[in-house]
Amino acid sequence: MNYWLMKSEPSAFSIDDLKTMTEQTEHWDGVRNYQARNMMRDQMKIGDRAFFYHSNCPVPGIVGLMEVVREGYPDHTAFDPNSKYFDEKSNPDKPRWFMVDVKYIRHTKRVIPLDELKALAALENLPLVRKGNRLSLMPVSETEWHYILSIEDRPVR
DNA sequence: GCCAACGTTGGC
DNA sequence: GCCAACGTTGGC
Repeated sequence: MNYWLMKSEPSAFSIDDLKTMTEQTEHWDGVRNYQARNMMRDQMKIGDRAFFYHSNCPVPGIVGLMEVVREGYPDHTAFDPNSKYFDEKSNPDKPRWFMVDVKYIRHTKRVIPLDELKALAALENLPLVRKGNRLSLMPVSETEWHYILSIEDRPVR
């Protein structure tokens, strides 16, 4: 099983939004970065787990857990001229962008804020806390995954 | 293939 | 709202 971290701006789509979707499942559309695209197209597998991360908000951080329930398939929002994610260079015959479907598992017991994650030596290799990294989707090692879950109950500072 | 200009991300 | 960092575009 692989582990991931997926960012979303809560003003656009939040963990609470995911929880209220039909079957608590939604497609993760709008990713327009090739590195992230490749991960969704090639590497994310059914059953993989992912952290839901809120970005660009008062307290950026990890807010919940999700499960991958559908593997990479074309992001149809790229085909829709009325979508803000429209990309004229993508079409159904030769899709440029891909997405996966994710299902809500649960909220974390508290928001695990970015500034706390940054302070933890055990997470120094997590792309999220590395200077200049802007990936909206990134792999999390099994060790990092379990470590983060272990600090859910109490801040480690 | 280089690289300047531009657009985007996202913390602060 | 600012701006550092990075990715993409396109002229050459």
